[in-house]
Amino acid sequence: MNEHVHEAMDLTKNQSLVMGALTRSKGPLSAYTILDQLRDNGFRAPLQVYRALDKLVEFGMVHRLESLNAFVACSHPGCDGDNTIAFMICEKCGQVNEITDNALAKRVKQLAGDASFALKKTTIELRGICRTCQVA
Amino acid sequence: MNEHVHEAMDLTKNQSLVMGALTRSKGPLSAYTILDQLRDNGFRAPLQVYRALDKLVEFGMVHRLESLNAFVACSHPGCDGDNTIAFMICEKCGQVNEITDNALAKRVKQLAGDASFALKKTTIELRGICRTCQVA
DNA sequence: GCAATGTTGTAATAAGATAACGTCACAGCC
DNA sequence: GGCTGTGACGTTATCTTATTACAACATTGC
Repeated sequence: MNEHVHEAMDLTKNQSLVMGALTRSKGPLSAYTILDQLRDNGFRAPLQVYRALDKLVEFGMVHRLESLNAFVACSHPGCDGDNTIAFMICEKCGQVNEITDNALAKRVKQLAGDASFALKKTTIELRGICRTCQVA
Repeated sequence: MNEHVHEAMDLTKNQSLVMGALTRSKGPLSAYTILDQLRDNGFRAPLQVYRALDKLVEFGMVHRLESLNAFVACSHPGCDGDNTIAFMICEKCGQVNEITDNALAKRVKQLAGDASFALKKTTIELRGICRTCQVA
């Protein structure tokens, strides 16, 4: 059904519901939007969503977009190995593009290394207008 | 008194109060922390802080740290010309280091260009442990 | 059985941000 | 002067985002 590598992990009921909502949606969702979408599935409180999201992020199946306070399903099977991911976020259509660029990641690590900074997580988010929205 | 280039602009009373709070503090502050610090100066509502912050960010004198929901005074006089700034944020001591790296900025622009993405703003935030906190 | 651990549910609340309203000061113009 | 536009300011209420605290239940290992 879904070839996504991450899907192989076995998730709890709440986790798969949240994951399902995110994969169905083609863009990022806020925790509260997810909550609303899952009310029919028995979700009542934000915490149910946040708990599931925490785990999914930990598994590398979901990314958090800091500049949007929203979450998006990972679109690269192998991304969990590399925590240097960049996102291009279109401010018009809301679409998010996940990119892993080696040169970028390398430069970031270099900078951290130069400062003897023990890098744990990198957030790179590009805001702008995507190609298709520009012509329109 | 203060050589910082940005200080040359003339700010409104509220803007200078907020700017003052941020420059006094050696780390990032949340909007509500600023509010509390300025109660004695007549601040009563969050909006007073947010309005000032909006302007200060627009002027390039203050940066917003998306991954912290906090704000920090700009430490580079010339940063307003280049909106590709990176931050190294120590999760232990809370200190923030502002870095402008040409190679990094160039790569980001390259990626955006390759995708015909009209880049407006770039957020780069490195989370980890700074050198001094590692030895401690 | 029993402790340890982990998931779930629920309520309450904290923290972050904005909307909507009205007022005031000032510059530009007739 | 009188008019108008603009921008800062103040206040209240509200909205969105996230966490704390507590109790119940299931599963595993001893």
